[in-house]
Amino acid sequence: MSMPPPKIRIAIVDDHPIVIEGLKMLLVREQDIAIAGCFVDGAGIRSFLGTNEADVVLLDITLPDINGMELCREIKKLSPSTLVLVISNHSERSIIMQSIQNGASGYLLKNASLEELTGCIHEALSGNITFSKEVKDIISRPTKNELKGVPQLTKRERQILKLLAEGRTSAMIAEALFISPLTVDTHRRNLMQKFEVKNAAELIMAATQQQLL
Amino acid sequence: MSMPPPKIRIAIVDDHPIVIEGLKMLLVREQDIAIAGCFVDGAGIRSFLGTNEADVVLLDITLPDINGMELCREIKKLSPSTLVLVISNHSERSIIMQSIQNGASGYLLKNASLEELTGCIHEALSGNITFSKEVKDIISRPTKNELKGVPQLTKRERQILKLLAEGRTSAMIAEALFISPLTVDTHRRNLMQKFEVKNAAELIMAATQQQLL
DNA sequence: TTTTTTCTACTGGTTTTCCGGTATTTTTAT
DNA sequence: ATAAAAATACCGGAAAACCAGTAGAAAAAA
Repeated sequence: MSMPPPKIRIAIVDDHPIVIEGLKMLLVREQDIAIAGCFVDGAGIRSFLGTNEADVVLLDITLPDINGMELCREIKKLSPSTLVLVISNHSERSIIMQSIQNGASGYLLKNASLEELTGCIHEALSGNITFSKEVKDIISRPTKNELKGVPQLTKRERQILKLLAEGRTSAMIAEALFISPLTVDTHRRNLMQKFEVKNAAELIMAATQQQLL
Repeated sequence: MSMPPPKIRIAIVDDHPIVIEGLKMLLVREQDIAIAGCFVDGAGIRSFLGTNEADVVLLDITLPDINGMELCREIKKLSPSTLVLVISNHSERSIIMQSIQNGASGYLLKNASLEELTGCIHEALSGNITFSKEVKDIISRPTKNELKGVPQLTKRERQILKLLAEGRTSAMIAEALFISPLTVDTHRRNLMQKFEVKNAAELIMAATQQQLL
């Protein structure tokens, strides 16, 4: 007689009990999968991996006690053969890339379907780096925002940008900085040129989107 | 013989299948609760409420097709006796308050426990406005930024605000919306008045800080 | 010490915004 | 049905922003 195939041992780390519950319920239907443990923080999974083994860790990157990226690195150090799949709400390209750099074998958004989830688990086990469909889309099209890097501003420009965001006019800014309003005007136009925008309103919008305000 | 008590009919709206699954599994264990329907977008719950009834809607505020706040208002209009509990990841005080202003009977973060969830459902049904523990904490310590309430904008004002943020002039906005540029000017001035700002740049700044853009 | 960048400032003109009103119509709520 | 809120539109005028250049001084980098 033949042994039953060993099940894939999965650990879940997520600070939302609801999400854990959801993942668990979705996964227990799979015959080849066994839930090895569920944890709401980094401490939980770490102590677990000290005495137990897991083939795959489903990891949320927003956790109460530790940044998910770091935790991912730690897990790979503690147990190099364990694969980490990040399951997150963050759809920023940079975060996805960072996860992979920290040793994750894949990245899924929380709106992924069961098929995507199990698909990614198996893909990862066969050595590939995998993404859910939506994540693939994000990777394939770097948004314009990320293409043209953040404009390089001078000290004076940053100063003036900040004052503009406070609703000051060129005249007021000039007074505050002890320079001619005409100079302020020049800086202001240079700012608009650097951000490729048409007026102050759009300038503030662009600047805030790039976290410069 | 006595009839069994009628069950609480609950509808779930969340764009994450995993979350829906989690909530469902947590709630079916409760004897006095029945899941009436689950939806991943606003259109789903709207058409459902057209022909069905629900006592409580568990509502996520980030949905693919419509803003959860608006949806909440719509639900209360369609079916005033239906209670809405917002279940969200956003822990900003302003968003919590806005939800209540839009007719929600409570606000829970997604990391709430089952006890909190069922507790809030029953509290809401008995006419109270309820929050999960963490949300209560957030409410109890207001940050300076959030003290001055979020201005209540009309649909048109939101439209114009958005176009302003894209750098459009009043004339361009007028053309896009098929109204007179003079009308756009009026709206624009009303916007500045509501935000208590002096010009478009500061308006955009204020609006982004209040998560309205 | 050159070279480059940044900051400064100007002319002159056009466009747009901003202000303080007023007022009708349409939509929504009571 | 009526009241309130929202959307529409206008006038006239002042203030500010925006555009297209040019250009000298100061500071930073090579």
